[in-house]
Amino acid sequence: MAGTLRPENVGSSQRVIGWVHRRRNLGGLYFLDLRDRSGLLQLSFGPDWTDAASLEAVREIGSETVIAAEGEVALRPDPNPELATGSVEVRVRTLRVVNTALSPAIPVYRTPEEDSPSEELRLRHRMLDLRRPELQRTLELRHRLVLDARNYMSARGFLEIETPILTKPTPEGARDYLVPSRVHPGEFYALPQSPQLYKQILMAAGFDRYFQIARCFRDEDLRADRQPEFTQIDVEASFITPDDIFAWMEGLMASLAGVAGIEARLPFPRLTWRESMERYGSDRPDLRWGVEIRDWTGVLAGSESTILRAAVEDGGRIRGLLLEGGAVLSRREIEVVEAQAKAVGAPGLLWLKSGPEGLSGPAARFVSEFVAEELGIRRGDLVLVAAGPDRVTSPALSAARAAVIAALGLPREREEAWLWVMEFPLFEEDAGRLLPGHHPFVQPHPSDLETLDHDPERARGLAYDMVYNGAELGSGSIRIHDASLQERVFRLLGIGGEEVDRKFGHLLRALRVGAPPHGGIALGMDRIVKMFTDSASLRDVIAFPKTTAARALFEGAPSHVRSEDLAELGIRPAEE
RNA sequence: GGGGCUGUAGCUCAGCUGGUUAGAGUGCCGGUCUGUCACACCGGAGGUCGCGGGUUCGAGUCCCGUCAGCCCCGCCA
Repeated sequence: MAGTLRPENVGSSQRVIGWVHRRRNLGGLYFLDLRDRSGLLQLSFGPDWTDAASLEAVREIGSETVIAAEGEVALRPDPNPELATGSVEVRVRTLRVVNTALSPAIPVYRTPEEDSPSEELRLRHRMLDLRRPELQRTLELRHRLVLDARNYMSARGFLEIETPILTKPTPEGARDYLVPSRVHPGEFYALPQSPQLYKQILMAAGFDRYFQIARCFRDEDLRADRQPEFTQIDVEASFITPDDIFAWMEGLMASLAGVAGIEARLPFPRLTWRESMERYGSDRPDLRWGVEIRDWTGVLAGSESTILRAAVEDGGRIRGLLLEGGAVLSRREIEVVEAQAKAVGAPGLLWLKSGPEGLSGPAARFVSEFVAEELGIRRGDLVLVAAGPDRVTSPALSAARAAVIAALGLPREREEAWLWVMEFPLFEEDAGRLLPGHHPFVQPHPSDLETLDHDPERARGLAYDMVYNGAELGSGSIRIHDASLQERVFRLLGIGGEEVDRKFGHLLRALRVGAPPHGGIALGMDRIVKMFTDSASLRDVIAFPKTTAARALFEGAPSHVRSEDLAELGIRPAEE
């Protein structure tokens, strides 16, 4: 391999093959950087050591052409410390052009100052973009992570079992990708949103430790951290508690982090969902910074602000953030932070700076020096205040927390912040209707079983998320293994009678024939690679990703099909 | 479904309040050059200004629509 040659190879004859990365033509001498997966290697060509035909050939060679060269490894008079092979070169005797390349539509080589070509072009010419060392390294790391995950799980007795890609549509949750059946016109398969039900049925079947590197599909609108098809490390086990899952997954993450050269201190800290929302306003707080939300209802409820008083009278609370030294932010900078809170639905933030001339800002009118002291404000501090129900203030303060940390450029208190968030609410309410907080198979918390029917909104589930640096890397739960409890939960969700049978009959049949207690988790493989490589987008960790409109630009999917093909599937396009 | 940003040479970008031959860097083509490594130097070609419509004497520039890419809200059990 070209990138592996070192001074100890000097004097040996080598044959190397790869791509023309860059070429330098000095008239009589030519230098050419050869690239393969292992790295770059300089080839030199000159009349004293290169045959005439090869010298002629190198004159005309273009970048990205595939060449084979043969010659002697020699020390370079002037080494290049930026290359691993920088102290040697191959002095080429003969050169063979293996396959000429058209001038590339986007450059593979870029100078450090040069901006990337647009994402659109990078995706359209994916084979060129993937030649870049960064993406080569990322995909190699991804391979090593997946391999490590398989070895880790296998070593602990977990069996990798494949589950169907053509499955039954899921009634709730994300939109399914549907696949028409030719044999049964008018009927459809769905691509799996996850192997959730299959892995539970595998538990019922007695495969007490299962895992799978599973492809999942969800037809929802996309984001930088969301792709329509993505990969999960899917795990399920029988006769276990959440602690078993935590221990296995902490070990797995420590092992994966080790592969990526990242620290994972065990055990991961744990927060209940309630506590996480209280202290950080989010179910996936970024604990690289310690800033916490405070409850100032007691101190500020009696203030002269009608906004604050009204919020409390309506049953809300007054909560906020205290940023030491935050008064350096200008009004304009604080308004940018406030905009982030507004973007998630807050009417606004009240704020207060404690400067050399005393208190200033919109909240200064009703906060006396005395109250400021009670809040713990000192000279140079900034306070951001939100008032209202928790469902408004929590997201607002979470967004404001991230924005103000960024605005102040606060130093991280740790580089790697791992976390379990547990005891998620079993249900969430939407327009008077109960929806599953996670999915409908989560085991209710044992302490909440009795009150489940008359106070379902307060019920907690044995569900947990793994969080790393503010990103949700995985999510799981202990599942319901008792058919009658499962039916109770379906009833609370408004799924009853014949509908249960039609949608979940296969699950209930499995639970009724001796299903063991079981639970599991699914980790987002793509997100793990994204976080470990500090990539800006999931598109940078997937070989062939889709655009935000779910298009594949390289091959051009989705695409129209012939009407005969549709007719065979019993499908008629809707009239425009 | 909603909001925002972007679209000008192969690529990355500039183009002020509308004004006559739309520029730069890089890549590409040709030439000079024997130790370069972002080689250097000289010369050249290369543009439906995303697309459609409108306003105007005149549109890359203003307006409307549309397509594409990106970011966010909703959505993602």
